[in-house]
Amino acid sequence: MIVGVQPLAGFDKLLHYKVPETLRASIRAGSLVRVPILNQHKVGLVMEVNGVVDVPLEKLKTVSGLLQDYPALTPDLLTLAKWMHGYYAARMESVLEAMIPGAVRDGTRLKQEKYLSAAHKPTTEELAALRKKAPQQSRLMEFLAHQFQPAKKSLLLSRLAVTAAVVNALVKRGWVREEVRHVERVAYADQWATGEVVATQPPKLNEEQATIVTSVGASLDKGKFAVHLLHGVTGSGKTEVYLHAVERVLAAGGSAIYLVPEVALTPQTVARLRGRFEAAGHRTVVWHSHLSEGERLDGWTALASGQARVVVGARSAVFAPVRDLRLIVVDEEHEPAYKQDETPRYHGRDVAVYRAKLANATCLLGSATPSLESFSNVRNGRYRLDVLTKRVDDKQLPDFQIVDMRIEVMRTRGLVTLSRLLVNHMQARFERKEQTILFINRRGYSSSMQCRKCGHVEECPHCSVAMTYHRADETLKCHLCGHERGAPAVCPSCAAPDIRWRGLGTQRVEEAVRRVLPRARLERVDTDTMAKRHRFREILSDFRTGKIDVLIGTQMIGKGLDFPNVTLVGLVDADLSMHVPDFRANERTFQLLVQVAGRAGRGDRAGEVVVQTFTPKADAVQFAKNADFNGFAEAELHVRHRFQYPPYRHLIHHLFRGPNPEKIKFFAEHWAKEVEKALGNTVELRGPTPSPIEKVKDEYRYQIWYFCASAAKVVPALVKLQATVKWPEDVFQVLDVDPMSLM
DNA sequence: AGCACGCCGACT
DNA sequence: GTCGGCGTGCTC
Repeated sequence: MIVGVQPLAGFDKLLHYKVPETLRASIRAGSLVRVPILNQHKVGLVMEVNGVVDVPLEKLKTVSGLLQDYPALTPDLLTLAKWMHGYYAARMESVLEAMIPGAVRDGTRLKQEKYLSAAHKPTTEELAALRKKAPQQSRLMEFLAHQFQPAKKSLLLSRLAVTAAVVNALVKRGWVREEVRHVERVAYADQWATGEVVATQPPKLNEEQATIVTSVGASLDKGKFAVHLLHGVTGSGKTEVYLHAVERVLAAGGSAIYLVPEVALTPQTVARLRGRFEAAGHRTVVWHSHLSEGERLDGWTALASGQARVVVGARSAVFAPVRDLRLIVVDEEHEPAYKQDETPRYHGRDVAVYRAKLANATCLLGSATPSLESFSNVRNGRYRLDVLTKRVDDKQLPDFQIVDMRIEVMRTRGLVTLSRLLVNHMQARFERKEQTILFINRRGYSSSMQCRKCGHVEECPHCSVAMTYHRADETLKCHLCGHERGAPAVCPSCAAPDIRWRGLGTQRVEEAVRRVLPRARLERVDTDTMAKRHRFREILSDFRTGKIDVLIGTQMIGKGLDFPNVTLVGLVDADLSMHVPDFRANERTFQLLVQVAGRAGRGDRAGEVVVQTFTPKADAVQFAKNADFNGFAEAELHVRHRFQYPPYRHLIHHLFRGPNPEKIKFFAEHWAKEVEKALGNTVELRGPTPSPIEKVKDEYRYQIWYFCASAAKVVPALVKLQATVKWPEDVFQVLDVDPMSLM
């Protein structure tokens, strides 16, 4: 018996070993083993049994031990690991480390980092001598001499482009000190373990909920892979649907994974879920990043052994070693928190979908504001859409009203910040002692150019993305393909003069509000305010308690905030956010607006949302036409479509070992071919366009960009191939890719 | 990640 | 000739 083992030893290569007689019965694919490598022993994972061996058989050594007598990875997880390795271009070793908790890997590789510092301050003569004899060492020495703190070895090596041999020589000489630091995760006290478990009585489902429970139940019973997207307005009782699905799976003897974004994993949520499952006699494992090693091991073994069949947890809970997986719930599926921002840079939601496919399970994605890629998959027929339109508390959805700002401009013959309608509404609220939120979108830095008379926006002829105005040299640039030209003096569409403006500051809005509501108490929430953290909290608390009448803010006022007395939400400048050449930014804007708007209104009366725009027919406000949240979905698809990121592989980031332009080129060419296949039409690869080296925190980065543009005008396709090279450290960026498109 | 190996320029 | 510096390639 011969096994292929992926050692957890710092390199990505499958090594083959013979298996001793004593271990033959218990070793399987997915088992953790101890293997000899050169003169040391390392832990490794058995990737295959009796596979093809490419070295002479007499070279094989023997497996020296087995860590557990059951495999650490179930077959579906093993396949998932291989998929992630290729899909996220992450090293196999790092994928395995993400999937198997350190405690299970026997604590062998307590994460350790090496640091270097100067142990000797060389004189100028010594340095000069060194520079002549050993230039590499002198560079390193000079760098270290200027550091106040020990520098991380791995980072230093690649930044200065020197090898470990250089360091060793200096250490031997006694000029450099090398120290090892163990990175220990802080184990928080588990506030959830002690928290009281409340057994909640399942509320009665309304008709909509019941229909969806049946629909999801049908998928579960079939035992085939299916994805349901549950699109439910705020407060429509999505959780109850999840709970029913999980309970059904548990009752049938299967296992379920319930994913929640880390921030949403509060003691209350956990207590509620636990209460429900444990009342029915099911042990529930809670999984999040603040668990101690011991707690992690306990939870993991409970799941692996089948003692527990439900896990509620954050992102990494997708890797729970459950047996007989039948359901994965992904709550708030649009949340960016599902992305892991260190290697392996995976997306929890996408991995959930793929794992469900491998396990022939049902995946239930839910959100009030689903992501574009999920909508797109509904449209493609790959996901099934279930909609909850009614709130369980019967609170009414807000009314949307669109204001055409071009008319406002003509009416007042001048600068307008707030429309008459919005002002009237605000004044009425003030008299009734109700509150208003004014939402300003300033996402991004870039300003597009828009005619305030006719609403015309200058777009890139290749990319149909608004061009960015650069004041310094009076030019318009496309941030996608780099197309550049002089900024026009008059509107190219209606010849109106002076179109060179865009963007509203919070201050200007504040002034405008003061003019129309001189006695109102107002506050601004923007990045300036955010700088002082307690100030931000203070403002929110004042707003909640009614000490503030009007809150003017940018992005951050949306999230999870509940203001019971807000009955009006104004989107001051709907256009701006729509012309930022990044669909992800547009998506966020919509989501924020819906979140804020969804909370507008009181029990007795629907709230109102006023959207001010210069382009009332634009996608930006399409959703409001239907005056409900279903229109929102349509609007999102419009945006998607408009930007034409073809197979939804909008950003392809890759990681390279060191700044290696050749490799980047190779990948760019590879992806260009993929895009060509997906589009069925010829694609031209342009580039490279290296960016200047920029300093980010204490690291230097540069990017090399390639663009694919389709030659045929029919599909104005454009894919941005961006290779981000955190120079010189290795970086793989998140692949913002839709997993379904690769199945 | 470590570690051996081998190439290359420098120098008693 | 030898020695140290430094990059490369291998680990079953």
